[in-house]
Amino acid sequence: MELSEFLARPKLNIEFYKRDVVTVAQNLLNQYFVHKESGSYLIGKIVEVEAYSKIDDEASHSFKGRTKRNASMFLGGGHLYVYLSYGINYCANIVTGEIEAGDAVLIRAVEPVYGVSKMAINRTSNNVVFKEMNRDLTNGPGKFSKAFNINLTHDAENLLGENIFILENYSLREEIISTERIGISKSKNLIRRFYINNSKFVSKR
DNA sequence: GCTAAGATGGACT
DNA sequence: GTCCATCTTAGCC
Repeated sequence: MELSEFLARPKLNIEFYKRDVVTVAQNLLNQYFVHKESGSYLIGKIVEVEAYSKIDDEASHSFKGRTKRNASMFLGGGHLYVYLSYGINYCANIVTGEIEAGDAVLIRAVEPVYGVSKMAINRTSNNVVFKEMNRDLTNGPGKFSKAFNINLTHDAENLLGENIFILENYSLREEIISTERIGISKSKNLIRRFYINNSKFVSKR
C-alpha cells in the first residue's frame, strides 16, 4: 500500500483513548501505528496487545501508585508510556482512560506494512541488518520498539501530535483471541491479552 | 546500603 | 530447553 493511502486515514482521537483499558486494547487491534521521524514513516498493523490497569491488576506498573518510571501512565488517554524492560529492551504502551487513571495497553506485536527496510536497519545487531519481513522483526514488545526506534525520549509523547499516532483501520473482520498475559507472575488469571488469530507476527512463548 | 524480581530478547546446548 | 545482559523498584536490613 502507498504511503498516501495510509495518511488519508483519520487519526484515532481522544475519545477513542479515553475509554476503559480493555475496550481500547481490543479496539487497537488491526489499527495502524505510525512513527514519523525526520520525514520518513514507519507503519505497522497492531496484531497483539495486553491491557494493564491500576484498579485490579497487580501486574500493572501503576498498581502501587506513581513512581518516576510510570509517571506517564497517569497523563490520561492518548499518551505514550515507554519503559526500560529488564534493563535492556524498551516497551511501548498506549495510555487509556481519564487523567490519573493509571491504565495502559502494551503493544506486544505489529505486522510491518510500511518502511520495512528502515525497520530492518533499526534491528541491526552485530553489524548484521535484519532480513526484511522475517516474523522476528516485530513479534515482541522489545522487538517492536527497536524496529520503530522508540525509546525513553518518546515517553509521555502525545499521540494526537505529529510524531507518533495511530490511524484508523476498522475495515477488516479479524478473529480476536483472548488469553492470559505473557511473562508476568501476579494477576495471571486476568484474561487481558488480545491478538489477531491468523497473524504470523504474534509473539512466541 | 543491599538484594531480588521483573510486562524481554538473543545466544547457545 | 538454559543462561545472561543490565536498569528500576520495593522491601528489608
